[in-house]
Parts: sequence; structure tokens; C-alpha cells
Amino acid sequence: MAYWLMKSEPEEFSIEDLAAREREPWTGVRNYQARNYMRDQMQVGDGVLFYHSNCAEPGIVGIARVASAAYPDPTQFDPDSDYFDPKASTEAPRWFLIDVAFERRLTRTLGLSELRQMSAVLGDFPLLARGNRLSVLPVTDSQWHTLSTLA
DNA sequence: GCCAACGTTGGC
DNA sequence: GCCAACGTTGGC
Repeated sequence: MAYWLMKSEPEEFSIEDLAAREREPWTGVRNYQARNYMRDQMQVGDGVLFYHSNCAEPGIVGIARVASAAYPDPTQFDPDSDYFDPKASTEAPRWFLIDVAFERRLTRTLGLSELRQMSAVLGDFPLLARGNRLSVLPVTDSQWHTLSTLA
């Protein structure tokens, strides 16, 4: 079992949206490293820290689970989608995703500033690295345990 | 809205 | 294969 952190802008898709839908295909990732994590490493049952980015209070707000194996992101084939990729084809899909299932909200937001203050406890955490922009990040067992039992 | 950081693109 | 230009992310 592995653990991950996935970012979402709450105005686009928030933890409340995930709670309401229960399960959601993680469409629209167009970064190769994030894609590779989903395509090559994520497995059903893996834990996901759900992170709100680009908002008033950025931070971890909930827990989710990987709910499917990787499959091609259908939005890459849809000319009407913002995520359409003319270089992708059904024979040679370029972008993959997994489904994410809601597990719970945290009892409070673990804000970015609080996470930074915990950096000694958390150790190496890509989320806190300078200039990090990846929307899917690996989380260690120890980080998962620390953060998921904190709130 | 600003801007630093970073990934991607494309000319050469 | 280099690297400048450009676009995007995301905190503030």
C-alpha cells in the first residue's frame, strides 16, 4: 500500500464535491511525472491526502482512496474539452488517470503554514519543496501516519 | 493581480 | 541537443 497527495483547486473540484459524488475520475492531469505516478504506481486502495490549492487557505482537507486501476483519460479525446490533446489517439493514448473515492474530511484543514512548521517531523516532503508544482505527489508511510492521525 | 519557479515548445 | 520564449502553477 502506497500513499499520495493530490492537489485540486476547490473552485474546480473540492473535497465537498468529492464527498457528494463519492467517486471521481481524476481528469485533466497534463504533466508527465504526475501521469507516470498514476499510470505506473498507483494501485487500488492506496491512500490519498486531498489538498486544496490556489485558494484562501491552501492545505490538506481530506482523505480519499485510489479506486481504480489506471486507464486513458477520456477528456484527451474530446475536442470540446479543455483537456483535449490533438496528439493523443485511442490507439496511442497519452494521458492516464485513476478514479478517486471519498473517505473522509479532516476535522480541520492542515494548512500549508502548519505543514511547514512540521517539516522537521515530516522530513522530505515534495509538497514543501521550493517551487513545487506537481499535482500528484508521493507521501511516505510515516508522513501518512503523522498527517492522517492529526486531524 | 503579482511574480517566482518550473515544464514545455520549437527554432536553430 | 541547446536554450530562449512562452505558458502554467500556486502562494501571497
